[in-house]
Amino acid sequence: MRQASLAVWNDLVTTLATVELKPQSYAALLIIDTSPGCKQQDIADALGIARPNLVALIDALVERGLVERGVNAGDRRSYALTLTDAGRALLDKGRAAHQLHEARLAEALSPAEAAALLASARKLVRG
Amino acid sequence: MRQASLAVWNDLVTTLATVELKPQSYAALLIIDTSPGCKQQDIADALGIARPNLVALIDALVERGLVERGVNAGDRRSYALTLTDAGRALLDKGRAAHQLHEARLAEALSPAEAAALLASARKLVRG
DNA sequence: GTATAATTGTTATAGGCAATATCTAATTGA
DNA sequence: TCAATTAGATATTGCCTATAACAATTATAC
Repeated sequence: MRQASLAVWNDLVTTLATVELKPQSYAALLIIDTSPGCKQQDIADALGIARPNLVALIDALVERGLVERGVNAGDRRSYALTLTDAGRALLDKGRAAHQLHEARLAEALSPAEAAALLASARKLVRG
Repeated sequence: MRQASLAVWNDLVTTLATVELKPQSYAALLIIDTSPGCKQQDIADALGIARPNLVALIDALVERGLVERGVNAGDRRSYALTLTDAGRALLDKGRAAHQLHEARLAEALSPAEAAALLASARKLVRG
C-alpha cells in the first residue's frame, strides 16, 4: 500500500514537473486561487507543514511572478496572498497536468475500484 | 490516499516504537531471521535503500546485541548476518506489535475492504 | 489603559532519510 | 596475471521537516 501510494505520488510529481511545479507549489496555487487574500499560515495548515518551511516555497512563487504578497488591511502581521495573471495561467497548466495524472490512474483502476479505494483511504485516515 | 498511507505508516511506527524498533530495523530482523547468514546487500535490496545507508542500521543492531556479523567462509568480502538470542526475542516482540497494528487496521476496514484495497494497490504499483 | 499573552512571518539551526562518489579488501573472469 | 566486479565502509550532499528564537503586530486580562 505504501508502495502504491509512492508510485501514484511519483507519477504526480513527474507530471507536474512538466509545468515546473511541485505538488506543494501546485497545492499552494490552488489554495490561493480558491481563497484569494489568504495568509501563509492557512496554506501551511492545509499542506500540513510547519510555517517556517512555507516561507521559501512562497518566496519562490513570488520570485517567479506567480503570487503577490499584498498588505492585509485588517491585520498587518499577515500578508494577503493573491495570484497574478501568470499565476492563474500556470495554475491552469497545472490543472491540465493533474488531469493527465488522474487519467493515467483511471487506466489502472475502474471507477468502482477507485471509489472503493478512496472510501477505504478515508476510513484509514479517520481511524 | 497519501494521507491514508501516511496514517497507517505512522501507526506502524509508533506501535513498533513500543519495542524500540523502527520499521526498517524490524524488516531487517525479519529478513535475517528468514535467511540466516545473508549479506547486508540482500537487506539493502529488500528494503530498497542504498548500501551506505544500511551500514549504520546494522551497526545499531549489532551494538544492541541483536545481530552478529559473522564471517562468510565462501566470500570474505561479505558478512554472514545472524540473529542472536536477544535478536530473536526482540523480533518476537516486534511481531506481536506488528499484529497489534494489523488488528487496529482490521477495526477500520472489513476483510473484503482490506482485500480490495490491497488488490488496487498492487495494480497501481504495476501500472 | 496598560501589561501580558498570543499570532504572523522570518531566520537560523538541527534531525532524519536517501543518494552519490570514493576507498579498501576480496573475488571473478578474460 | 591483470582488469573488472562486488561487498562493505566513509564522507559528503541534498531534500524535507521540526524546533527555537526573534521582531512586529494584534488580542486579551486585569
